[in-house]
Amino acid sequence: MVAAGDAMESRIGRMCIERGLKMTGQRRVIARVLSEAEDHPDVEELYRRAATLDARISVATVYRTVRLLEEKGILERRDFGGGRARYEATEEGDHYHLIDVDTGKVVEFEDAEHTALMQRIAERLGFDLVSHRLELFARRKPAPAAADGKAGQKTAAESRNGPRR
Amino acid sequence: MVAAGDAMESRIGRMCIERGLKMTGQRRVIARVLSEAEDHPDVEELYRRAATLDARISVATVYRTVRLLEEKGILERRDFGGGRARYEATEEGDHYHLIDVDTGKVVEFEDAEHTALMQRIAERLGFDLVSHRLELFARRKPAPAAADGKAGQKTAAESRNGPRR
DNA sequence: CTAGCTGCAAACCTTTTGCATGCGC
DNA sequence: GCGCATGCAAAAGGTTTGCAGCTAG
Repeated sequence: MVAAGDAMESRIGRMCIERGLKMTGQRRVIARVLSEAEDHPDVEELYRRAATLDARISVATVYRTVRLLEEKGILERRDFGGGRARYEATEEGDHYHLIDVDTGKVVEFEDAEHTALMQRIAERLGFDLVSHRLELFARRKPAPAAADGKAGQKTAAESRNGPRR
Repeated sequence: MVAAGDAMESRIGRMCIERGLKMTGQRRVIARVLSEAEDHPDVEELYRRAATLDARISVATVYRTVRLLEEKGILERRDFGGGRARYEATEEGDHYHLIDVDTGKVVEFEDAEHTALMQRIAERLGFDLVSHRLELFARRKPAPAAADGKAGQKTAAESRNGPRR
């Protein structure tokens, strides 16, 4: 009975409609979960959240939906190590991620200087930049007084997996 | 009866000995394959190359060895998308990778400016940088007039997991 | 001699897929 | 009504692991 068609749609739900996707109940729920997410959930987490809103959703559907939305440019897949892909809504402008190696928390940041630098580097090598990936793995700075010494290693330290698993 | 003990060892084989690893026939072969590799082979490729030199090696051993060497800091694992981990010997100084999205070929490059920038960014966010990851996905710049039509064929199927657009 | 390797195959995990049924447009 | 979407479960990769036998040191 609601007159305003998309009024009840979530932000991502509206994007789906814009691109002519058929809006099933499941998709609506998944779209809403994604719209409300402020982190970078993996498929299992999305499934958990979606199942809370509507129990008749299967993981397979989450996988299929997430893949579809990625193809449509609505979502972006991330791989922060740990074996599972994580997703976030596509946003304006480039932003990158810093992963706290102790807590697994993700901090987003922007840096125009870096973006421009990438362009220049690709250029220098004779390529046109298509996309790029940048992730920082770091540890919260300890209080100025005490200096703990543990962050000397290179990549191998946390490349295995985060604090999970 | 060669006098110089490690003389016949490959570079990585020597590193294994330095760290006190037991040198079995399999490890010697794998170490040699790794030492001679100038690319970034995945486990299956390592297995293939190793099997050529000595048929009695199993994939399980390659996985186990590669994991061990990573823990010892001799190897570094890379994930260029495509679902399989790829390895390369740890080297001096930071270097990054540019992946040709058409051929899957990997070009290495260095950039001190970038490394310093990462440090500064982490700092700005209140973190100590532990490590970082940077990959460029790019396409060879079309030559103005030359007919440089050379297409790779073996690694073409690498887009399964990569950042696509 | 013994701690640690290895091969084999089964187990694991995440993601994909075949099929029959259901539902949006 | 048609055709795409979904559920379920099985399949598919890539990687790990339990176990019994073998080997480097």
